[in-house]
Amino acid sequence: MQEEAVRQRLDSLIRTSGVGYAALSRKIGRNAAYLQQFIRRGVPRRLAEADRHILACHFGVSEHLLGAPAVSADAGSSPPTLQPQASQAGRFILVPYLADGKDGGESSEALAFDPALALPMALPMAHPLPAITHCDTPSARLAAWRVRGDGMAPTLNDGDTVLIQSHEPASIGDGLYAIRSQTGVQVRRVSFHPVSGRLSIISDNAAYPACHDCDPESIALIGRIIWVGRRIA
Amino acid sequence: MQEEAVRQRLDSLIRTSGVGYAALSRKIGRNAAYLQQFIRRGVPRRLAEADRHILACHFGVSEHLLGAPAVSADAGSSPPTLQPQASQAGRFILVPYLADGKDGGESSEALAFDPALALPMALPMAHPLPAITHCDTPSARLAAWRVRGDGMAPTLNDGDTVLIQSHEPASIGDGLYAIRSQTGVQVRRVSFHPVSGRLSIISDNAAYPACHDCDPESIALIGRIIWVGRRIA
DNA sequence: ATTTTTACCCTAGACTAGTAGGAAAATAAC
DNA sequence: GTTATTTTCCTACTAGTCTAGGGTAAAAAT
Repeated sequence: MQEEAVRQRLDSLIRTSGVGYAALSRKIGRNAAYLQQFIRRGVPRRLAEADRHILACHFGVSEHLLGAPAVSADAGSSPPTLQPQASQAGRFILVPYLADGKDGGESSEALAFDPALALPMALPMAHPLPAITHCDTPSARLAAWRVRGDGMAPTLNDGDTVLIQSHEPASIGDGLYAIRSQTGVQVRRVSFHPVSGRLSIISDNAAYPACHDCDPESIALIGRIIWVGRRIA
Repeated sequence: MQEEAVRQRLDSLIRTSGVGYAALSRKIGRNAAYLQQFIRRGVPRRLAEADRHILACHFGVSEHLLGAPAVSADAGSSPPTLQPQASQAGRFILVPYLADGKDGGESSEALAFDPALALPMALPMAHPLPAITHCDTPSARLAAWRVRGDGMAPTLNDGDTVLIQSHEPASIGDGLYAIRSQTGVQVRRVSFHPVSGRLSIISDNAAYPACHDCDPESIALIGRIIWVGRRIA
């Protein structure tokens, strides 16, 4: 089954990291021979949840790679009761949050993600998002961000969570976009001038100035805002 | 430690649900005596991850209540990579959607839930919802609903997903509420008259009439709208 | 340079924890 | 009342965890 794949994967991670079995075993709070035993003898058959978590963090990989169960819980066909059930609850992906731009300011090309946060997005919503259903690597196409400030109020308020979908450069159309800026990520309404090809960057909050006639080459568009979640009370 | 609290909590959930130990043990794929053994004898000391997940979904509660490790992941100081990580994935609850009212019209007392849909809500969002973290039985406290119609536009638009939190009758304050109606669930702005104690039921869309001076006893308030998710593009 | 020490990998075995099933008692359903 | 199911308790078996010890390579000491 997959158990051996997990062991080989962990073995590979350990060998390329320069840390040894024994030190890492002690790091997860086990005896010195623990991981060698897991990898070589398959005992235990699966890593304990807490161990797996520490190891995933240590190596900076997804827990799935170390055997975390896939999120698919089709738990039977019991009739509906007053108690809510979640029998079809397993179809969703986890969208990582963009990291604060102050951290990733060095590289203007790579997006940095915050390893501490993830936004679960349900797939079987009444109207699935097309990009999700057709994307081979949804994690490379979607990111979450928490709006800061009132620049886009009332459309997007401070604290709202937005879902950003990356786009092809040729497919820019009018809409809300996440833009890389020196202070991190800004969300603005972008309009594409049909003749000049220049962009207008607009705040929905009229108290903030718009920027018209911008050179598209000088704007680092991250992606388009396709969804927003907001707390009401 | 906390292990006994988990067992007592699970015991309480089982006893109030009307399902027995044996049936639930079989549901998680264990022998009939498994959960009785866990609760009574503390063997195993912790529920297996997969078991815990099924039980949490069954009861509609957070996995934290059943012993999931707390989200404290400063485990190591590996440098951030470009690849998004899901090391904090998994800390969320599944909120069931209310069923279409046409199905549950018989009983005016019990809420019916749609077993086919669930809304994952992340716990470690930047601003966690307090009710989730403090609720003993969140399944009785949270439900999702997809808004239909433009009665509450522009606050809530057709197709928006809302999160409904149940309330104590004595704690009604002004706000958006989900209301049981003959056509299912309606979302309205409710105002509580401070002197007469009567309610006003208002549509944010001025094209729809408001209903003032309503008898609170004749209004079936499901709960308060605390969050909304909306598709933008 | 050599020798000693340290740390690691590996293995076998002992000990502990987990899992399941069966019998008896209790409860629920008819 | 009888029958079926669940709960409770006990026991055997399996899996998990750890320790002790051997061998080896690398680091430290001389």
